[in-house]
Amino acid sequence: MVEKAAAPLRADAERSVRAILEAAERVLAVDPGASMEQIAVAAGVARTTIHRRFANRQALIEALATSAARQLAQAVDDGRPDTAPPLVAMHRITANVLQVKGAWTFALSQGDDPDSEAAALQLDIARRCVAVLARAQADGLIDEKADLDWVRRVYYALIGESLHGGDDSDTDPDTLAARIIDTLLHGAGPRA
Amino acid sequence: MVEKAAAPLRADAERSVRAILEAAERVLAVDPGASMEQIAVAAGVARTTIHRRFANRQALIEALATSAARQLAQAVDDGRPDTAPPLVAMHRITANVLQVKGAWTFALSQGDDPDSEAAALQLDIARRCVAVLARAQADGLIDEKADLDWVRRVYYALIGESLHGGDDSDTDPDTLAARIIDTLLHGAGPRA
DNA sequence: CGAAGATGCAACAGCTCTGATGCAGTTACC
DNA sequence: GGTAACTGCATCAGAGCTGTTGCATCTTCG
Repeated sequence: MVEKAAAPLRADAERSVRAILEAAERVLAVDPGASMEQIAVAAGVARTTIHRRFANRQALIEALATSAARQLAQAVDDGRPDTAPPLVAMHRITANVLQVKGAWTFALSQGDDPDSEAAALQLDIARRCVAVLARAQADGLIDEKADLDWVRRVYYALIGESLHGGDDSDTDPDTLAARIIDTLLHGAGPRA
Repeated sequence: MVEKAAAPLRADAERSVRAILEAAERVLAVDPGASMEQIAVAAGVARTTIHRRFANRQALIEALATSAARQLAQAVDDGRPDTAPPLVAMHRITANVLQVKGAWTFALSQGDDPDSEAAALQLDIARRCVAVLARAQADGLIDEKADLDWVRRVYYALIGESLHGGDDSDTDPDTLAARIIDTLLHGAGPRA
């Protein structure tokens, strides 16, 4: 209801919505059970304002997930997954995704409702991800016998792990992306 | 207070505690914000009984995390990480850990309080994990230049991903463990 | 068997969160 | 500049969860 944008929001209202979504991400990432009040304070907004824009807590979270998924899809697109050479695409996409996922940890950790827009986006992203991997496979970068869906899952896991970032002094997306792809393709074993 | 076992619990009481912990895992895995009442029902116990054994919700969760961490440590020990050949140890440990982590998803996903017993156990487990990797490295299974802490994190991530189990028709721990170790050591790239 | 321990049940007070409403003041937009 | 939208604030009722207590009953264990 809220997202359908049947009636275009006024400029200040749109600003509020953005502030609320960003605050929700910040607050819920720390405490997933945080109250609407806490989110409101973090957003510099009255609690009632949140309720005016989002009927439920769930509606808010759904909007949050959708917003983040859209940005994630954009991050993938920006890497030119269909045209750039596979290795280049993978590197760029990884670096982009790392930034988005880092900024929307909570939003992207929500198990999306199967028939939500967020879920559809995630599915499409996975599809394009596998497509890139298939191109890499065609180029001989990935073993021809490899199960691409498993490779994709490993790829996701490596990204997730990189974000937890232990005592990584190195948080440069490009550096992290390089390590992810290197690990994905070669593992930890000895180099030839 | 509850865990110190200063006063050994009566047999029926201990049974209750186990039932509560197992129910808590089951219920909280589905809904981390579930109420004590829901847990009590799932445990076949009155809510007041839970409060008699665990002062807080937090105390319950802490006990849950500690219990699971102990089982995890046991799973590692059972793989003879210090004596068995590295590859054998890794495989056995992985298979064992998969089972424990699968059964205690929620408990082991809690970010443990830094000075809790659970945290100490997790730290010890990580230490022993790196030790096994170091032995594998000495055997030439892992590149000599590899950052073992990163390798350990990748290993953890692969285990976690394997548990999410997409449409894996194959849920046999040994099969999954084999894939994990293969991926960890060789990645997805073409084989020699 | 008997005492100590454990449990279920019912009831209670206290707290927090939710969602809604009315109103007065401000802000954006035509 | 005026209207419509937006917001903050105060307030409200309702709901749910928590943690505790008292008491009667059942179970364990010596």
